[in-house]
Amino acid sequence: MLTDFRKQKNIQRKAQTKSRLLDSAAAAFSRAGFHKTLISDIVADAGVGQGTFYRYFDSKREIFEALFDRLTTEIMAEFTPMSSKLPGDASEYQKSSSALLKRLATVVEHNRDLVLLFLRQGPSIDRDFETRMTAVYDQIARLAQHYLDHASKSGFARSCNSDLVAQAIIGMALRLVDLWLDNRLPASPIEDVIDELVNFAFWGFGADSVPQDFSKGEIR
Amino acid sequence: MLTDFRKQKNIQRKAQTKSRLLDSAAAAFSRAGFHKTLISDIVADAGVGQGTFYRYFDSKREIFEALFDRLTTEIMAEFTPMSSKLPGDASEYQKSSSALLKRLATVVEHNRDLVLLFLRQGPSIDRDFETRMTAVYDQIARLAQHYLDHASKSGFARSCNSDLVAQAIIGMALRLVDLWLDNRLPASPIEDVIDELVNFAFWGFGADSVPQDFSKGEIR
Amino acid sequence: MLTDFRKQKNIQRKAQTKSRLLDSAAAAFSRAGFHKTLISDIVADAGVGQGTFYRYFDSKREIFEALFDRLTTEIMAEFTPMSSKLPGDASEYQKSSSALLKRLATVVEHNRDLVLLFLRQGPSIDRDFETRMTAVYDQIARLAQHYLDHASKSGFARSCNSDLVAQAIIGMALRLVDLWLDNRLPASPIEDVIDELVNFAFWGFGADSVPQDFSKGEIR
Amino acid sequence: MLTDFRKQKNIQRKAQTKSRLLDSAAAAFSRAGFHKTLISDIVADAGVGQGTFYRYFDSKREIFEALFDRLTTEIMAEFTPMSSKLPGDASEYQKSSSALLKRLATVVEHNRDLVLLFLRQGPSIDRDFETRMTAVYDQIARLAQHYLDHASKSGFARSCNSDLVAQAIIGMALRLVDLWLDNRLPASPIEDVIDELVNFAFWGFGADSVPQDFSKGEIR
DNA sequence: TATGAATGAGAATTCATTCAT
DNA sequence: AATGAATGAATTCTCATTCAT
Repeated sequence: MLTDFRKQKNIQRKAQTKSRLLDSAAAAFSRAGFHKTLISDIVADAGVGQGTFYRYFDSKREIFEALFDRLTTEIMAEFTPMSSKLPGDASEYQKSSSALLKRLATVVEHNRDLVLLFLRQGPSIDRDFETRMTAVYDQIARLAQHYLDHASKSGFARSCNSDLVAQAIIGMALRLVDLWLDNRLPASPIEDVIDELVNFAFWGFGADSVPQDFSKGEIR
Repeated sequence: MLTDFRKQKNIQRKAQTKSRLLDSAAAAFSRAGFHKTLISDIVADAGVGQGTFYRYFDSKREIFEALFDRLTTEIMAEFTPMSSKLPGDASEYQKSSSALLKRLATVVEHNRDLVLLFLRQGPSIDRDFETRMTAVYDQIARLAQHYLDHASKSGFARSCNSDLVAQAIIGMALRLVDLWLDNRLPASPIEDVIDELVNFAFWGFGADSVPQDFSKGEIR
Repeated sequence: MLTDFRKQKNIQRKAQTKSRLLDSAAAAFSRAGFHKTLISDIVADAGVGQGTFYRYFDSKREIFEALFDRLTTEIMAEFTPMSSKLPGDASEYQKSSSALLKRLATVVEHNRDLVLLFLRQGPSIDRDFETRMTAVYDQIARLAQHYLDHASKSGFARSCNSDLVAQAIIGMALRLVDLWLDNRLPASPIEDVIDELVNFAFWGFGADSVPQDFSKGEIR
Repeated sequence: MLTDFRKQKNIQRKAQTKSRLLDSAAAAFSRAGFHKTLISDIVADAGVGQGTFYRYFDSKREIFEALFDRLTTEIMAEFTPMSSKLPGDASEYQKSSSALLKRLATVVEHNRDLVLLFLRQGPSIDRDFETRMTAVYDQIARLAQHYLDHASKSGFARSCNSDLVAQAIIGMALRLVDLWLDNRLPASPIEDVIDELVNFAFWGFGADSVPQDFSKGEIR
């Protein structure tokens, strides 16, 4: 019979081991990619035995998914404040978009390696994982679309094919995140990049100019 | 010594075998992905022996690259007309952008499976292949940026951080191609989708409206 | 963490597995030769899985070398007593030569299969292995030469080109070992053969007769 | 119908092709060894098609044997003069031995690569080839033994176990040939080496000195 | 519960040989 | 007769997963 204290300790240690495995897996996958990462790499880095891995995860595939879940949960959490209050005018709209993106950028930056990992390796695992990623993108796209529709209905955005535009925006974001994390973006602070892109999304590049109120990125 | 006739025949036969292998590889990769595709799948589909594969390609990796080269050559060819004449005003600009995208769409549609294949599996092969894809994207991005700068200087586009915007546009395009080829786009003809996106890129979604001249997709 | 007892057990088990693999490899190589022996032959004989082999050896080549090292170590050990005391006269010289050869013969007989294996297959593996064998022969040749020079200087052997003669003696020995192990030698006990050869090396076949003191093999 | 002239030409060309293949095979085998030599190496060097090889030889193994036969024929030919007249006294004996060895050395030198090839790779081909080599060595050993016995009976050699001694002599010879062709022998002319060895075989190294008449190698 | 030795199904690759032309 | 493209059986090696301790 274990004392409660013992049990507690055990549970703690198990959680720690699991988390160490996840971290090691993240590092290994990022370094070598999913396919070239060996379970032996992960356990060596985590400092546990080969068999121990399988006490925590059923397969290599599963730990990959666990990392994905951990990341998406964190990312999706950033969208919650967004739904609470819809913006009342164009300026507010742009401000809150920018704010959301900056919050997302923080999360992304914190998870730099994982984000790149899933961006690049995710779609190659198998159909099933592809579907899971699709689901996440779609969820975000639906939020964006909802926002766009709200703006149109409220009259501070032209009416457009909002699902297309929402997806286009996601495409923009994904591409720039990729470049950013790969250090292939001009050295300007990421906040400026975000402002530039929000402007682009709002006014295109064909507009005579960006309306005065929005031209400066004093938003935050 | 072989007669010239024989030599000719041999060259033909070899070209045919090689092309059969490429086609089978494309099919197999698209079906199962790079990592799950076996050389034996490819040769079985091509109807040749296992060893024959290695007379033409050194490895699975190499035939994947050969397919990539075949595709990129075809795609990049569509950009040539673009460089010949720069548009003189905003309307011309939009028209020629749209025309280019439609031509690209045709190529992409013809190579549906391959495009999806590289979009999804390409970045997961290895660092080296990643770099090759990067190079292609960058080349396109530079063309786009060149166009944007021209428009700015000519006064029919607002000045913007053209390299960012160029990359953003590529992101949009990649995302929509992905959805399109995956049949996840609303059923409207791809031409309409392109017009919608060109409008978005030119005017954003925040504009009061799209200027009259550009509103309709009578562009070719 | 494993208990010390566990660790001990593991080390034992591993040593056992490794040694089983070595024995099976020796048997297989002797039966079929290096090139025709398959890893699968070895593991089947050892009663372990195919993968187990690769936990212990990197390649067929490596286990072959391991066997070689095991054997040469054992053989070279027989030379140690030799260096301790140099013979003082011709009779002593002949006696100690004979004694050494008889000790070597015992080792060789115990490793009958391995000796034949390396004698015949060793030089065909590759340049590198050839070099390793050369090194062993040279080491022995140098010892022999040292002995010859000592005898010359001490006046109980005629002066001769001692490196040539040393190599010639090694050649004699190798050839007779080969025949012996192949059962192609007249049935006389190996001790008699050795005495005969020592006589031949000392007195040639041209001498009128072998001096009285050496004619009988009462040497031990 | 081919004219006789045509037929003649054809036969010539075929002989030439076969001989080119043999030469190329000799070169390739010597360079890379039997097992690592590819038929494609041979035909590339010979300048004929892959299939052509099999019009002249049934297998890789067969061309190896053909080379062996070519060589042994040439070597064995040197022994013929030996049988014609047996030496009448010790001096004559030593002279004719030395002469034979020098003639053999010439043949060996001419076929340097082939000799080394068979010395090293021969025994690793398979049991069958081993047997063929054994047969050749035995044939030579029997000749040597016959000579020894003659010397004993004639009273100018001590009686000895002539088959053992004959084999020992062959061992000496093989070892020194190996070293010689591998350039690992002291730089002295091969003739001197031979004389040294003949002396050793006749008088051993234990004799007080080599009898006057034999001490100088003015033999030839 | 943790371990790490063992596993074996698979996968890539090679190359002597065949065979259609 | 000569060719060289095609072959596929044979072999090595890998590594996620299992399992005895």
